[in-house]
Amino acid sequence: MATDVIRASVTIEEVAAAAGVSRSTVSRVVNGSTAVSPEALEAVQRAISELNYVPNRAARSLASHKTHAIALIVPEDTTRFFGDPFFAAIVSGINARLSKSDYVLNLFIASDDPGDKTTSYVRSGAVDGAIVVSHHTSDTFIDRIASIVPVVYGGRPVRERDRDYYVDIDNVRGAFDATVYLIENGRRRVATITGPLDMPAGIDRLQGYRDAITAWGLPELAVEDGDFTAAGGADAMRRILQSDERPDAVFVASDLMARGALAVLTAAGVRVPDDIAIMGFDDSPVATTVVPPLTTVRQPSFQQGERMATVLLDLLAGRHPRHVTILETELVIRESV
Amino acid sequence: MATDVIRASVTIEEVAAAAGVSRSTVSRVVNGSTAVSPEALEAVQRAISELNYVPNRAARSLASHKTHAIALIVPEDTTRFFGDPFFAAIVSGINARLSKSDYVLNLFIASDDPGDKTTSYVRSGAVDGAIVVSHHTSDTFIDRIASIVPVVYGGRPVRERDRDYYVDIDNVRGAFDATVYLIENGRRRVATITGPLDMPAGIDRLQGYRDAITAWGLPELAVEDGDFTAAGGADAMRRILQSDERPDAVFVASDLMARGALAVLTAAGVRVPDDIAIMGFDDSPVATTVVPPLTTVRQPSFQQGERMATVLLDLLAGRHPRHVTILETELVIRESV
DNA sequence: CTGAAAGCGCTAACAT
DNA sequence: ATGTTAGCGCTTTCAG
Repeated sequence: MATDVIRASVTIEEVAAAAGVSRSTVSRVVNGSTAVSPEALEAVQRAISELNYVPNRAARSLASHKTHAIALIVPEDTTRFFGDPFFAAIVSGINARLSKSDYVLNLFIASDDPGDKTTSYVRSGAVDGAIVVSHHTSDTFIDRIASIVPVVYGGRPVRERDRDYYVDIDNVRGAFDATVYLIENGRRRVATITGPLDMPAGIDRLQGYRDAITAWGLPELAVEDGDFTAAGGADAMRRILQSDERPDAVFVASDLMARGALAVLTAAGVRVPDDIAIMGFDDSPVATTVVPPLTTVRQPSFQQGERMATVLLDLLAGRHPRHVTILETELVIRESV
Repeated sequence: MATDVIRASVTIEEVAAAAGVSRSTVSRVVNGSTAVSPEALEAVQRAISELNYVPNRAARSLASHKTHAIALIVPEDTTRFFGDPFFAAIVSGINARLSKSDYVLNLFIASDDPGDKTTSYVRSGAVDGAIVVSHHTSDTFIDRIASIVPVVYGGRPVRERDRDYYVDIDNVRGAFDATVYLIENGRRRVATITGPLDMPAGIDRLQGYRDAITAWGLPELAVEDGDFTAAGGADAMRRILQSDERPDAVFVASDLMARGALAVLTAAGVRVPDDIAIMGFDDSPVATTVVPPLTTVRQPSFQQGERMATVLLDLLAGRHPRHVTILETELVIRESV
């Protein structure tokens, strides 16, 4: 069979023999126990490097009930996952933190998951914990996973509970500041294109917009769902252009949607920012790719990923990290407002 | 400890007891052996679903020497991986094929891999096989991995050997056709911006360009390395504009590089395609995002991913797939030529 | 500080 | 067709 490849399978037994000690001692060295004499330590280390020994993960995991693997679960389809630079930053952050540990990352892009493979995988004991990003109201399988292993959420979980761990950015505040900037810029008819309203990030950014509009006593204009995609943003902008009340500014809840909106505006001969100002959110790479470059809200996604990994690692190490971390956003002024 | 979460750890033993059979029979059912009586089958299946049994992966893997996991190894940094839509298509394709199997995917973006974690992971017996995409000359750790588990390459491997399995697209032919199209369009001073020349895809596309130039007896103009990134493409185009021999067309070996090149051209007031025609490669989503939309070479990346997964799965199942699959490209005419 | 012994949960001959 | 018996390679008490 093709799988019968020569496995470089040096066992702990052989290392023990080569070092003249017992399996237990080798195990202690491998796992960094202090209770080993300098001589034994030295002998074992030499044997390990000479034989090129790598412990078998399955055996280790079976005996210790630990896998040193964590799952990143993204309830989206692959298109959305790879199309949105936000995820790239998150994964990079997680990866950066993990690469300094001995944990590995297993990726599950799980929107189209017929047999609930993800849940089975977790229930089979294949990972020690999970990070969940892009959580929707409808993603109930996450609850099952959370009852099996520790979970850290990227963004406030859909049904927040006291014992949930999550790392979020201050979406309400970011959206509020962005809308206020539009208003202080002299705009009085401010519409918004929201993210999906079954996601906390979508809900919170809408909230921030409304807070600002209300505080200034302005009318709430078109509120359109743009689905966090460029195509959705374009559709939403088309609907806005067709409505009676044309806005003089639009707070768009993601840069990707703003790109779609911008394309529609350009095609319709509407000048940005002269006729309509556009405010984005994310400060993703697309912000500087579009014309004009987007004024937007910077969110620290890389740090968010890093922090999520740190929280989960702390949890797995038996430490007690803070349940909630909220990272600050920052307004980035470019040319679309 | 935080890891002491209640594991839904139903064991095969409990299932056997509940079904009134032995462990072996349960194992047979779980592994789809035919040698089980209808009554036993039925009893076991009921016990499994009542107890909500999921086999422990580590135990299974330890006993069977199979993990039902495969690694996707990408020797690039995360930025490049997520920035290039090519990878998104590849992963989607692999994922699509795998989701119809009981294999899971472990992702390794391994350019910045100080302790050679990827190799250790493979040597620890954590995966049954690997898919390697974006293979560079310098990536020697791949050879070590290939000596441990079956590997399928995306694209012709750096040092091709008879027994290598890979799925490639016809890069030489695609580049040839693209360059010929430029020439038949009346262009006579055709330059090229290449991909990295330590990668077969970069080498082969340059070859196709040269074949066409030679066949038509035209001069070979600037050959610039653009590194398969937008920034690299921009730099390369700047160098081309500064050279004495200004081309009237450029074959750019990837759409992402073409985007960078286009931006430089626009900034320099050079009209596309009037002054200089631009031909891309990939037909990635960016091809239709830029202005003007790119005339380019379509490569079937999703199918490439699917096919790689199929080949690896066949290999792991002890079948004998073809070693080499070459997928055809297709010219897509838009407005940049 | 170290070794012996007992599993971890499962598969895979080998009997029956 | 089914059960019994050995392990798979490692960790982890428990003695000493």
